[in-house]
Amino acid sequence: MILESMKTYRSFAAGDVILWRGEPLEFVASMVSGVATLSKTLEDGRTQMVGLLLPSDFIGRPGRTEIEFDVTATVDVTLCCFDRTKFEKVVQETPHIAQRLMELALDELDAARDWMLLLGRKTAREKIATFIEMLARRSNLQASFDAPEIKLNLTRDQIANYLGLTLETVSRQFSALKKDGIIDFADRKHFTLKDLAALRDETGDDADGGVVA
Amino acid sequence: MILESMKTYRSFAAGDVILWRGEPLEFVASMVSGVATLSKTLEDGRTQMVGLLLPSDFIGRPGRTEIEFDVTATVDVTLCCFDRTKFEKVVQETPHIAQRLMELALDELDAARDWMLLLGRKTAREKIATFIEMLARRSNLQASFDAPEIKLNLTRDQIANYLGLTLETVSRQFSALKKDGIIDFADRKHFTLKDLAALRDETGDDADGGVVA
DNA sequence: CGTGTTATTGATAGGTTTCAAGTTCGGTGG
DNA sequence: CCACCGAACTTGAAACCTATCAATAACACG
Repeated sequence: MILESMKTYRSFAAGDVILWRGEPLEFVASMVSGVATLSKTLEDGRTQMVGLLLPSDFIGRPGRTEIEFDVTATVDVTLCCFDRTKFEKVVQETPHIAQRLMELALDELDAARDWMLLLGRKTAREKIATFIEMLARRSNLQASFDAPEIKLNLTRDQIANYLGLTLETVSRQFSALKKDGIIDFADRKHFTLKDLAALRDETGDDADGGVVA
Repeated sequence: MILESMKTYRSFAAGDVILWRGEPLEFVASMVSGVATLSKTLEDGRTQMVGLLLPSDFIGRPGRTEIEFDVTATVDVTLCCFDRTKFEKVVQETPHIAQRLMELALDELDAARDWMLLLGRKTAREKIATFIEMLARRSNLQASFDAPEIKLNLTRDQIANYLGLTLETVSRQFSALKKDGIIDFADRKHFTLKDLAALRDETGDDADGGVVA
């Protein structure tokens, strides 16, 4: 059985929920385009993002019939989907796919653990600096001249849910970094990074690039 | 090649560091006895535990030559070790081991994401309640009569590093739960759970046992 | 029975949240 | 094209929770 023959494409509009927590999981998928978030919610509504999905990231887990978090499209999303049970058969017949999936899971685990350090121990300013540094690292792959313009695909509220803050604190910290000349906003969704070294100093991480994820 | 023929046992005393972050990884291992912690540290010394290893848990990752966190024995630990490169060969020759390891990684990932919710959004009291509930769930497997005595293998400081709190706050929350009649301390390392339902109400999680970890 | 480590408890300070106006922005319809 | 409208964002003031600083108490160990 060949994966190519099993794939279908599905699209979701910005704001759509792709998967609900606890819902039977009928497909696994690969992100083709867009941005999606994984989030968990407490009974009183407090929510925490536990992952960010970008193109090439994988959704779903062979062997699991449901997931423990909601998956939501933050901008328009296109997925390349495979029927879950069929996919599982292919995995069993093709050992190196299991290894590849394990490596993806371990990468996610490393990223999750970096995020645990951020959530548990970093100040608001360090959280924002770390977040921006992460965006810069990813954006640089596409456009790497000295003062790259970076696009925010998330609202302040979504950033707050990612960093374990409130949207007001996120806004205040952006303003503070701007006042300190580290970043500059073109508009609310686009900013430029003016001083990467200073930003790194604000992340709280080791001077050498200790953070990998 | 058979795994049985490759194993060696190694022991570590309470407090010993089993693996340093960044150190070349020469073996993978399975916990035989004891408790070990995974932790990450910021440049100024703030630390955050990112995992807890109990008997049967796995250490190390095929395909990685180093790890991103320190592994420390909190009580005496015995490991069953396998040479990393030899183990990797066995994994490649034995497909279902890769699948099993992937499932372990996914379990850890689920646990990490529950912990992200705790670190990012729960109050000190909710963190402590969640922590105790987790201990109770694990202890119940061994001794399941109505008011089980639970042993704390961690110091207040280690609990604080696990929960993203200070040791003083941990101590205060334990005292508060005792004052409210939810737990009762025999001594500083042993307590009994007097009101599981009340404890669950304090975790902030859904009423149905939504948390799986 | 000291002595050092670990834990408890109190007082204070500080950072983030909460509550509450305003403001900017993007989209829509006149 | 412009005015309006709602959503997203910014900013301020006050409250609250947790951290910090400090002193005391309990325990483990020699």
